[in-house]
Amino acid sequence: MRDDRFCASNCSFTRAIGTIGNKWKPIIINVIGTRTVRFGQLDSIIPLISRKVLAEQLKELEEDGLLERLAYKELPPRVEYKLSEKGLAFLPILESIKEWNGKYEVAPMPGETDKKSRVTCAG
Amino acid sequence: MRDDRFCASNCSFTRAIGTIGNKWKPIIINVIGTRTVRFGQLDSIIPLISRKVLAEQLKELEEDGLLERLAYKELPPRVEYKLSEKGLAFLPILESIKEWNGKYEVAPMPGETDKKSRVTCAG
DNA sequence: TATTCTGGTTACCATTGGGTAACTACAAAT
DNA sequence: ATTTGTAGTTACCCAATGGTAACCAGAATA
Repeated sequence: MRDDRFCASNCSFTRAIGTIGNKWKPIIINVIGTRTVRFGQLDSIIPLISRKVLAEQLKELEEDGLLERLAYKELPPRVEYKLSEKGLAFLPILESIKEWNGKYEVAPMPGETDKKSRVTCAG
Repeated sequence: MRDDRFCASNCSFTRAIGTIGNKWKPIIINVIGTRTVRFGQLDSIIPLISRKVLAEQLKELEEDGLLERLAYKELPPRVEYKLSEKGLAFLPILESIKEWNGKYEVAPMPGETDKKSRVTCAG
C-alpha cells in the first residue's frame, strides 16, 4: 500500500505523497479530526473499508507519526486513536482540499442510485 | 485507478479524494506546474511510471477538469499538457503539503542506495 | 453454560493493477 | 529503402491488493 519507491525518493514532496497519497488515509484522518476514536467506530463510520485494510492503514499512519494509538489493557480490548501534532497539522490541508473541490467540482451531486456502494466520510 | 465508489459518494470531500487521492496524480500535477509539457517529457521526467499508466492518469486528470490537452495535428504527433484553472488552483495545496512534510518528516534523507528504484519529482 | 463484546490477525481466494513488448500512422531524414 | 521520432493503444501475464470468514483472549452478562 505504501510505495517504498516513493518513500525512498530524494524528493521531499514525493516522499510526502508516498505517505499520504492514497485514498483511505485522507479519509481516516478527516474522520478522526480532533476527536479520539476507537477502532470499531472507525470501522462503522467508514463503510466499505474492511477491518483488514483499516488496520493496515492505521498501522502505517502510526508508523509515519500521523496518529497515536492508545491501547488500554482491558478485556474486551479498547484502543483509541487520535491525531498526533503532525496529523493535526495536516487537517488544514484537508480543509483546503474541501474548499478547492467545492469551488471547482463539475458534477455536484450524484443521482440516488445504490447507496450501499458509496463511501461516506461522515466527518 | 479512480474509485467509482468514492466519486459517487454524497460527501464532497470523499469525491475530491476519489479524484486526486492516489500517488501519481499529485506528482504529475506538481511536475507540470505552470508549464506546458509534452507527453514524452512527462514520461522521462517521471521515472518508474510506465507510458500506459501515465496515459491513464493524464486522461483521468483531463476528464476531471484538472488539465488541458492540446493535440497538434502533425506527424510525428505532438501533444501538450497544461493545468486548467482548477489544476492551477490545486498547486497551493501541493505547496502546503511540501511545507507540512518539511516541518514534520521524521527520516530526512534516505541513504545512497539504489538510485534506479526511486521516484523523482524533478519539479 | 453459552453468548457477547473488542481489536485485531491469519489463511485463502478472486480481482485488479501495472509492467513489458509490440504495434500504429506518416513525415522527414539518412 | 530503411530508420527515426511521437503519442498512445493493445494483448498478455505476473504480482499485489483487498475482501471474507474464521479465530483469539478473557471478562461480563444472561
